[in-house]
Amino acid sequence: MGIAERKIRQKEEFRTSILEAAWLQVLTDGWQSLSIRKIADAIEYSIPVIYNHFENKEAILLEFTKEGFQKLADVLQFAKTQHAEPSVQLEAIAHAYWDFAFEHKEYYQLMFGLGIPACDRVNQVEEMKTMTMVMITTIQDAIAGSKNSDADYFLKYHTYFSILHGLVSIQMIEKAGKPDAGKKMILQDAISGFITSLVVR
Amino acid sequence: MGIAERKIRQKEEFRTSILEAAWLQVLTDGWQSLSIRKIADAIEYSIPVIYNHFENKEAILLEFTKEGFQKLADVLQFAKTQHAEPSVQLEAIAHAYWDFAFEHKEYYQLMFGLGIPACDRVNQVEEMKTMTMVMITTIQDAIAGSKNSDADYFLKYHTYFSILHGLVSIQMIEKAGKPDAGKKMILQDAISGFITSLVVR
DNA sequence: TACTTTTGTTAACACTGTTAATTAAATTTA
DNA sequence: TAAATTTAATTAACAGTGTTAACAAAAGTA
Repeated sequence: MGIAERKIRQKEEFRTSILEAAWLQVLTDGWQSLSIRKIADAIEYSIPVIYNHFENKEAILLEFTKEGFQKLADVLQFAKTQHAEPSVQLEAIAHAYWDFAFEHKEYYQLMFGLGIPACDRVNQVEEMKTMTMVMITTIQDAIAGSKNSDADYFLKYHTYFSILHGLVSIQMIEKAGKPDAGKKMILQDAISGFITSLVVR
Repeated sequence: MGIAERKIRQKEEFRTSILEAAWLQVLTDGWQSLSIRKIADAIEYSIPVIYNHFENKEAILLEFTKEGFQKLADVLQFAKTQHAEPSVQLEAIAHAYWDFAFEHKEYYQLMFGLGIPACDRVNQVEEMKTMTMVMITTIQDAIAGSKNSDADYFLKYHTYFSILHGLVSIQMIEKAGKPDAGKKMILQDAISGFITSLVVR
């Protein structure tokens, strides 16, 4: 009897219709305003049906996070296969990563938990400039006393700051209670690489 | 008459008592569970009084964001003054930045909008490993064909990934509608620096 | 057709930020 | 000092949120 078969097919359709409605919500209003109620409203069912398909809201977000990482992996894999030389591949992967992030902001923000309010907030924090200035002046000094005295200090500041923030936030996102013995090695590695490329021609 | 004076002093005390109660909440339960109601409960006043001192919840968060950036700026400035050579200063600043982030996680997460749920979520996403593998294998290839064949590929992967994520998320947090003409230059700069330090001895 | 299982709905609970209306207190004026 | 006025604080509500228990309706089985 194909009736059990039809049922799991219907269940599957229901599931994807929930995800589609959710995704539509996200595209128009962002993650912050996604709600179970709105999804239920969009699919024209009552609220509790959603809990027959997903344990809770977090499970829905998890689903999209998985989707995001799978898409990103595909994109990176494709970029890699377009080239033969490993160092060129690394460059291509980097650009593909960048493009993915900005072409699919919604995915990226969810995947790495970038709470969107910070964007509006941080831009009205005058105190950030104080921190920025410490970094910039030092970089200017370093450039002045180097063999690359024509280097773009603002570009280099951005690179420096990005490396720092990237290291920290990746480290925070990953398993919290890891042995932090060799943690700072990553920092040391990235920073000495940056400084070398800054100072040495 | 010093009665108006006393009043603004009391108002100031009230304000800081709100911030103190909020901070205590954050330390024990994190940003996510901070609520106006809990603050009101802690200071033993009714809810609306808080709105006499802060326009809304966001304003309270903004206050702490400012505080965080000021503290970070101070820490970096101090680290800088401990050394004379700019390149050494850059290294010291990097370490100070790192230490601040992990010694004041609450501040850092608020400042850069690191939505905490992602931590729990991302760690149960198997698909992340697919992406990780694309990066790691490429880096292994690059190392194998380089003059640094003894380089730690896992360390280098972490550096690579962190740089990418840092670049992207800083770019996302900063003013959204900026001219994206020279945006990719930052990426190019950071990545070519990394690759150079990876391939060349 | 009668029974059982699955599916869906209503209504509520316990929260959240925010605000209008109202009462209590403090200060100023007569 | 007593009355009027301004300031401060409270209660109660609105409009949301995620989640779930109790119940009704539909579908499948005997």
